[in-house]
Amino acid sequence: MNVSSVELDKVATILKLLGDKTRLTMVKLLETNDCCVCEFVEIFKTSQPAISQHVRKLKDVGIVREARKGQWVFYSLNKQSDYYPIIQTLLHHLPSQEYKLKELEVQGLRISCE
Amino acid sequence: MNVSSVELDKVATILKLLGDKTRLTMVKLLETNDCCVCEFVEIFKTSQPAISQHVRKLKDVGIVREARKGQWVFYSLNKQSDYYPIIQTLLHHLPSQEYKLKELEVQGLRISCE
DNA sequence: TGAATATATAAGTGGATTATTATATATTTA
DNA sequence: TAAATATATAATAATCCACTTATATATTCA
Repeated sequence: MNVSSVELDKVATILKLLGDKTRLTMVKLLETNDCCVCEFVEIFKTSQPAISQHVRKLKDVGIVREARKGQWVFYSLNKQSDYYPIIQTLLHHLPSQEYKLKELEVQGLRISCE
Repeated sequence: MNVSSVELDKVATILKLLGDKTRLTMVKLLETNDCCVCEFVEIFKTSQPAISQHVRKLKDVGIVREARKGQWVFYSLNKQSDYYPIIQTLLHHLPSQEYKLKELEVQGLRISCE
């Protein structure tokens, strides 16, 4: 009847977290690209602490993982999360937000660590 | 790349609404059964105004529809909503809540209008 | 029609959420 | 090692949200 079902309370918590335009866009971006905090700051035209607090919430519930790479901290979707399947299907219903990263590239603000 | 995609802002609004245990359970119940307010009051052990306010929010964004049947007002999932596809896939990840209705039946509190 | 039942709405309150400002920590580079 | 850069954390203020209480509206039934 259902896919791998997750406790309803926990799903409600996840949906509340994703029920924020900034965080939902972040997660959609992370679907296809790892990003660092300073990129998010540029993309969302918000303060650095605000971004830091958003990613922290996503990290606290295990939706994203962080990895320091030199001076930057990169965030990525945690594909091992119990919530990954549900998030994945959710994201399929959203339009791509990659144009936001394209804009960064044009401005030379995209961070890459290879 | 995606199913019928809906504007991200609007999805965020929907997810915020569903990011509440009570409303998420309501919608899961409505997936398989129409329900009236007094049933929800019993199920959630909450005040009638609280329930009324929850269903109103769901109605305001078009997720549910209401239909008066005599003294009762029944709510149902609006399958014509732009958000129905995304909600449907979401609900597939949730465990059935029908046992809550079963409990009502046992107590003789289930409302039926046929 | 009046009482009982079901639901909606309005106002108010407490708790949660988000952003800001200020500051701390970590890393790189000169 | 000091300055610059990137990020995190803490405290606070403003806004938002969910519940409660009180009341209004709608329907049924005696």
